[in-house]
Amino acid sequence: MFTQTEENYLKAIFHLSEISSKGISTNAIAKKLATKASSVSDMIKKLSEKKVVAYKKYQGVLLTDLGKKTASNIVRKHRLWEVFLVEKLNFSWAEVHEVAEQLEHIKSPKLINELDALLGFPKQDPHGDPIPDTDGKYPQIEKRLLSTLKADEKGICIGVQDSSSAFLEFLDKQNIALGNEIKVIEKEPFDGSLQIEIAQRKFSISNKIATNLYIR
Amino acid sequence: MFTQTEENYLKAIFHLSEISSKGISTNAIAKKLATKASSVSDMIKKLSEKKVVAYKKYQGVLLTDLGKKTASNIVRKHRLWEVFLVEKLNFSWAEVHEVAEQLEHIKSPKLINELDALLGFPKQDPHGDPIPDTDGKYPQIEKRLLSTLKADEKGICIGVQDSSSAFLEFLDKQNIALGNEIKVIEKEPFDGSLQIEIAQRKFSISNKIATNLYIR
DNA sequence: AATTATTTTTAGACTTGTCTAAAAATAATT
DNA sequence: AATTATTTTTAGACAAGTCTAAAAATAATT
Repeated sequence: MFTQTEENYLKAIFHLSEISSKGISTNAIAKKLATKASSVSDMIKKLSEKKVVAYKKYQGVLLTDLGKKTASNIVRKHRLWEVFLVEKLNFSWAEVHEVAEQLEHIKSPKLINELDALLGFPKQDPHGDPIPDTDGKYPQIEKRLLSTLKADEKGICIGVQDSSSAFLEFLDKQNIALGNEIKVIEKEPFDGSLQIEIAQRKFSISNKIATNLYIR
Repeated sequence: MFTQTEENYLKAIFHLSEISSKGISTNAIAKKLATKASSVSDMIKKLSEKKVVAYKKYQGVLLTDLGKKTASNIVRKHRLWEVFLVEKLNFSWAEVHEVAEQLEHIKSPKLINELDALLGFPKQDPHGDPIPDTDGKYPQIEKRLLSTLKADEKGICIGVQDSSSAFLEFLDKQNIALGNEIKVIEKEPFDGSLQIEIAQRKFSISNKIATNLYIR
């Protein structure tokens, strides 16, 4: 079994691995977890003894198969709880993360399986990120950025690239939510901004917004 | 804010206070939490500094108003989660406790208020124990033991006196569940055992069982 | 009331996870 | 290739919570 702290390290390494796929540096982990490199060094040793990371001094770490399985299970729990909070408890996009960070550490296989069933076995969380299955497999959904649409094309909003609460709160304020059908009316070549229509509402969004919204 | 450990101590003192109402002894707390008296002494000092218990050396502890409020809030969370697990996630009586012990420490007022609403503002947990409201008030339900019924009287099963998993599993096995209407057919004066009827099923239970089942 | 038994507290040590500061290794630069 | 800069690791210290063993206080017994 793993402590909450160990689980947080595993999750951080897991997410960093999705980007780089090379050995994850001590500094990168420290930055992600808002801690110091020395603390990371200490913890890496522990995780290495527990066979969840492969580690050679000064070479960064990689998750072992066991580590990947453990980490993706935490991610699975995190994302299922996020769905629960949004679907059943009226949480907004911006509010879910902090609470899911706590809930993901609850230990009970039955709990998470029953939750999965209660939610109808969802494949994505409220930000559009895929929910790993029990074996840690990702059913990766093909998604594109809103900015890749041409005039008169439309798509369903399924997630965000940038999941900072600043951005999520902006979306809430603009009444842009998961599942909305978004139609591009016009593209402005000058600044890349878009005229869009959501539920009969027509308005304009900047290129920055359009390159951070995923649609399908 | 309180750590999980501090919360567990508060809850233990809270429950012990329901019985004795005198100063709670170090030893009693140690026994309840399966730890050593010396550890309890240390923690009591911390809790005393945080103004949640009133403490004089060698005199045992009592919860302050702040302590009572904090503790009953933990109990509220524990019992609401128990209802959730049974009602929404198909947990049995015997399975809920361990998971609720973890869930009760999640910090999020919105979470618990929304959960309360999702469950329809229940007043009792699956064992028949009352759920404190936000102010820590107990709406105490009048309940009697099954053993106090006379022949031909009936009641609705609302909880248990003994909530050990041995007893709860026994009830599961006998198909005795919360909400069941129980009718007493006959009382055996010799050993206090009861002939009862639940949902057209007639069978006999010992006096020991009858003195551990609450009905209304 | 004096002695014995029990409970409670203190003192010192250990573990987990963190930190600062300094040393060692690697990477970058001239 | 030598020097400088950066990253990583080690060493030692600290806080939270626990423990054992011993001391102090309270309770029980004769």
